Amino acid sequence: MAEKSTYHHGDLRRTLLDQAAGLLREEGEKGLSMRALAARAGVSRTAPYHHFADKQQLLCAIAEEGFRRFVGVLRIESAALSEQRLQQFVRNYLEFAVNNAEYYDLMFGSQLWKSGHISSALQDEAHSSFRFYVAQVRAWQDQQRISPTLDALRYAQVTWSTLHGMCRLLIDGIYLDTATMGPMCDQAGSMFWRELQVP
Amino acid sequence: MAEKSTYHHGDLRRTLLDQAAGLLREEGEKGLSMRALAARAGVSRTAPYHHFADKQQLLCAIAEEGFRRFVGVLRIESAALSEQRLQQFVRNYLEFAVNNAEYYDLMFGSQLWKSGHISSALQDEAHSSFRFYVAQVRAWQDQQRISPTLDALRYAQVTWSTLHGMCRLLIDGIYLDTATMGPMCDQAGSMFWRELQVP
DNA sequence: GAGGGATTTTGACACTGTCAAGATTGCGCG
DNA sequence: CGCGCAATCTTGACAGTGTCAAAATCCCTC
Repeated sequence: MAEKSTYHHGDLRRTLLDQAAGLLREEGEKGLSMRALAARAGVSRTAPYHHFADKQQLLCAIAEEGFRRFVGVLRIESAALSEQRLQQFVRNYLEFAVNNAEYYDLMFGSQLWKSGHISSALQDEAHSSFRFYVAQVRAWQDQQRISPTLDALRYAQVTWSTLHGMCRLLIDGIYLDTATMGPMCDQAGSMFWRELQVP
Repeated sequence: MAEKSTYHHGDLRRTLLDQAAGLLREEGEKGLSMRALAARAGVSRTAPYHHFADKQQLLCAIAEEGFRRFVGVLRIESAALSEQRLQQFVRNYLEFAVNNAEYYDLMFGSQLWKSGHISSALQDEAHSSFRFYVAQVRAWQDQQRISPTLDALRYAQVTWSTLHGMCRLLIDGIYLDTATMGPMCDQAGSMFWRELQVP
């Protein structure tokens, strides 16, 4: 099944997803064209259209894979929640984004979200990630001595914004660079922690 | 000078910048093509290329105008700095971004920053904005009873990230929406404030 | 008035996403 | 076993994109 004769690829969909991610990583967003992708997969220009309705759907599928890899980054052990643990959490989030920038760009980029043609599967995946995070904050409130007056949703929105903003500025090379990631993560984690300790 | 005969436009550069921003606002990023822009300016396809080397330079010029409008949003009266004032500052930043999303997308978007062909004028404008913000934080430290151990640069990086992250999530319609902007701004401003009060 | 530099146009090229029609194949049902 | 159908892949085509080169047109200065 490895070396197929010619006509039928056998596992084109899988190949397309992998090669597309590779192209994105190596050549950047501009480098990923349907035609280049098809060529790289050793197939003709329009073959991909039998597996994805259009380019947007291809990108949505890649983003979904991104979210699947993303799972695990968000989870924080709430037993013995501490400042250090929060700082580590920030580090994990940023490291994922920086090391998987092709995926992160699709998962949280305007390209898909502002297009209006985002797949509902992707939307579900994204929203459930955020809901998971909010639920986790609520769990902290129950288990730890954390200000019960804190609005978990607002806190989640603002802290996620901080994480997302740092990732964007890092990936795009604006204001932040990876050389100072450590101290920045500590600062962010400290702020997250401090807000939880408010009486 | 208003109604020119035909051939020479007279003020094409200015017209292009305005019409480009209009196109962006009305049709979105996809809607802004050099050809559509030329048509809208009532001129032939390649005329714009005598005022901007290529599309990137056009976008850079628009982004520069964005930064010029942006000036003033960053300034915070440090006399009587307060939690409310910080919250208002957050509100101002977000309102600018949301109300001028076409500009904000260019000013802080990957489109220009990741291209490698960003104009140095734009880069200067952007960096000086950030330096201004950092200097402002340092001024607070001098004038108010604010923790002198706070690293102003780190604080500036993290708070700017929060602002930028909120803007991105708002503009792209991920997780945040404008209906809850008020409480979110308050939450962010409170966190900013609290970090300044650390002994 | 003539010339020159700025400005605009027309023509062309390589590239993009995507549709329609045909070619080729593998699989299920008889 | 074999036949037909559906899935898969290809070729051809079209409109649209950014941008270059050469030609046309204009305005301004001497």
